[in-house]
Amino acid sequence: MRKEPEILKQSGLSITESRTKILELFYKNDGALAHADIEKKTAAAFDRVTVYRTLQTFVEKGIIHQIPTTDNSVLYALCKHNCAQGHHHDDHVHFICNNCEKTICLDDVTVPEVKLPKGFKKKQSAMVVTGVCGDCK
Amino acid sequence: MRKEPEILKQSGLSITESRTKILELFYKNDGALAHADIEKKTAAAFDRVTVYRTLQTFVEKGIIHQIPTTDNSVLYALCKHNCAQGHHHDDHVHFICNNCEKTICLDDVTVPEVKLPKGFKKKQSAMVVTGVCGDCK
DNA sequence: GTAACTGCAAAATATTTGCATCCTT
DNA sequence: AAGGATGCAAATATTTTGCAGTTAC
Repeated sequence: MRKEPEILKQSGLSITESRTKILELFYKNDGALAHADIEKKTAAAFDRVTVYRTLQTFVEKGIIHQIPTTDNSVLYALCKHNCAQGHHHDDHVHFICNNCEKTICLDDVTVPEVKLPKGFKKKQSAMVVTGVCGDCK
Repeated sequence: MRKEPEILKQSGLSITESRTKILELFYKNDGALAHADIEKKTAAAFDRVTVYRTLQTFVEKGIIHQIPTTDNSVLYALCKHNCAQGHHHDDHVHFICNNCEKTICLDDVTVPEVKLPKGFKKKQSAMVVTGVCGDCK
């Protein structure tokens, strides 16, 4: 069985064309994708609403995760480290290249721990680094 | 002279009511503010467009900075460490409380350095921690 | 066959732009 | 007085919701 349907099945989702194709996009793409990217890359083959709902479902099932950004957009990327539903290991650093505009998951770079002030309790942490990536330097 | 007009003057901006009031809001508020918060807290005294333009201007002048979030919203907070235009020292960790929903600048917690893969060059980095804050624990 | 998924329409929300008027300096 | 800032109108973009028809299992 191909990779994409297999993942959908494991997550308890029905295997549909839109889900398979969108998931495939994430595998083919090395960086993160925004909603608008997906519309472009699928040539609007699916309804805009379907794309919204698919992304939302994928996040809920832990197939992809959201990446924080400072402009008001949301970027999505694959969860590489076997994220199970409710057990995200989305603990790697994200890199946004100012040159090629790609957002890359640095899967091998773990978000370092920080010492929080008294009384604060950490649940999750995320880190975004901007600069120039390996391809653009 | 009051604090707010003084800051506007230093940044080379004309001192207007909307700018003074919005800046005052940031000083009175301990957490970060979203565009919608500002509209609410000013009781829509200013045009929505003015708020957009004011926030944009403040970011450009280094008076406030944007905080990365995973939902598609932008949060703004004061730059505490004398950010000059183009010389941001927005290097502190941001904390989002899952209980009171406030976003707090941990001015004393610096974003730690991370070792990037070969060829990557860092320009800026941001870190967001979620959990429970000191007031809610 | 049934539950889940999709597409369409439409509503709600958010953001941007142009321009005339007003305010700060 | 002049340039910048604001408000209004309107265009544009983004996201959400309801529902009927379709598809996966």
